[in-house]
Amino acid sequence: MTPTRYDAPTMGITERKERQKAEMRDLILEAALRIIRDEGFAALTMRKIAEAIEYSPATIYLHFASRDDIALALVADGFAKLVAHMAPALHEEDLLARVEAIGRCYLDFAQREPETYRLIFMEDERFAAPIMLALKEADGNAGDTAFGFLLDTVQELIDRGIYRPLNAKAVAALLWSSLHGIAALKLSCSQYPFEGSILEPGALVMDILTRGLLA
Amino acid sequence: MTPTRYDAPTMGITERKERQKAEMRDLILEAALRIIRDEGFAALTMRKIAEAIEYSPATIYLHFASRDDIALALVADGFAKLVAHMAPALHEEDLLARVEAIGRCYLDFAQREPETYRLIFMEDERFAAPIMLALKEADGNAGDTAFGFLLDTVQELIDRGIYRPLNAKAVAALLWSSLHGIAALKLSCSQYPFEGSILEPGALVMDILTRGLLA
DNA sequence: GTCTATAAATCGATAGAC
DNA sequence: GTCTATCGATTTATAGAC
Repeated sequence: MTPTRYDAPTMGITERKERQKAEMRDLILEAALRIIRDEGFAALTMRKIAEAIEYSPATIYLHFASRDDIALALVADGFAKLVAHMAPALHEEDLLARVEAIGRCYLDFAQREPETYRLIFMEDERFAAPIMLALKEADGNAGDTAFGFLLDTVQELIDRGIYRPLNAKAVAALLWSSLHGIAALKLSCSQYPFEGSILEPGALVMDILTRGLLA
Repeated sequence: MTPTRYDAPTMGITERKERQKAEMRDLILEAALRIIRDEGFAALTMRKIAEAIEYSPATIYLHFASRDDIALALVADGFAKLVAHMAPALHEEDLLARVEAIGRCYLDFAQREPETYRLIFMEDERFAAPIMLALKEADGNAGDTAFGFLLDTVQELIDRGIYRPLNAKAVAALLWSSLHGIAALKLSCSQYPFEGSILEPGALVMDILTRGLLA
């Protein structure tokens, strides 16, 4: 309760502690993502994370309440990464080029961050569902989420008579699922007959679909 | 070693034993599939299977060497089910109608046997990969597997000038991945914006793709 | 903050009685 | 053929020392 001359330095200590806490959080999440990539989601255990970051398992519980809590954080961070990865497509003025860019950015994310993509769209939806729902409900103009952005673009293409007069939501879902099919098969089916980058089959499917969608 | 008068009845006993063994095998696999459907593949344990069939865990090991062995059998049986489910499409004479029927049968299987579809195309490929590989290598005329049948049909459509002159394998893969995208999102993403049967978005995507593929 | 130690639960698989 | 009993390993999560 007695006033001290060290008020200012104390503020600096608080900030340093917060910074260190955030660093530890990132350290844990990065290690978790590495384990998922190498051994799959089922192999993600607190002990393995602890070993990877060279701390005891108990320490992790100072930053995350449970294993599920870590998975939830990975999904939330992953979603932010996906939205950030779509940024280049946002600035594309030409509508047809924008749809093409959306597809390319989406598949590029899937193959650059396969663990994250798996976690969001292919794994136990127990973690992804609440986060997708929260993002959707927070999205007033329906354009901040990745799907909302695609939907708006498709709607405009239809309104301008460039696409045939189909249901915009159905068309957006169709584009999404076609891209997801490529990403998902590449990530979990060794018999998928494309060897290299999925951008190649991605461009093909976008081309064929566009031909079928044009008025 | 001494001959007996009961040779014939003994044969009947052997057959009954084989029949009972096969019944027990089916009982175990059906219970396993039910558990996977209700709780996911990770929740499949020997103890849960034992409880479901009302036998002790030890009994299961008389029919299967391990948990992995059960998963492998489920995938093998599941593949046979898928191929059998595609039969109606096989008899379709018109090539375009056949492609459409292949897509419809494929998605119908995915939504009628979601656990099996998951296990084959969406889960740990450790079990599916060896079986898909064995089927592929045993397939001399490349038409017995589901994908081989689709590939042959696409090749014929291109040869006859109905489809544009594209690479048949790429087109077959494109059709497959587009259908898989619908099935996979429906099975593991609660935000996929189609409520009812996936045959509806399936028909739409096949229609758009066909328009884009026609010469 | 970070650790050691451990509780409590659950798993696959097996040995041996009957 | 089926069971009981159990081994041994692995897990999450926590309590308490420092």
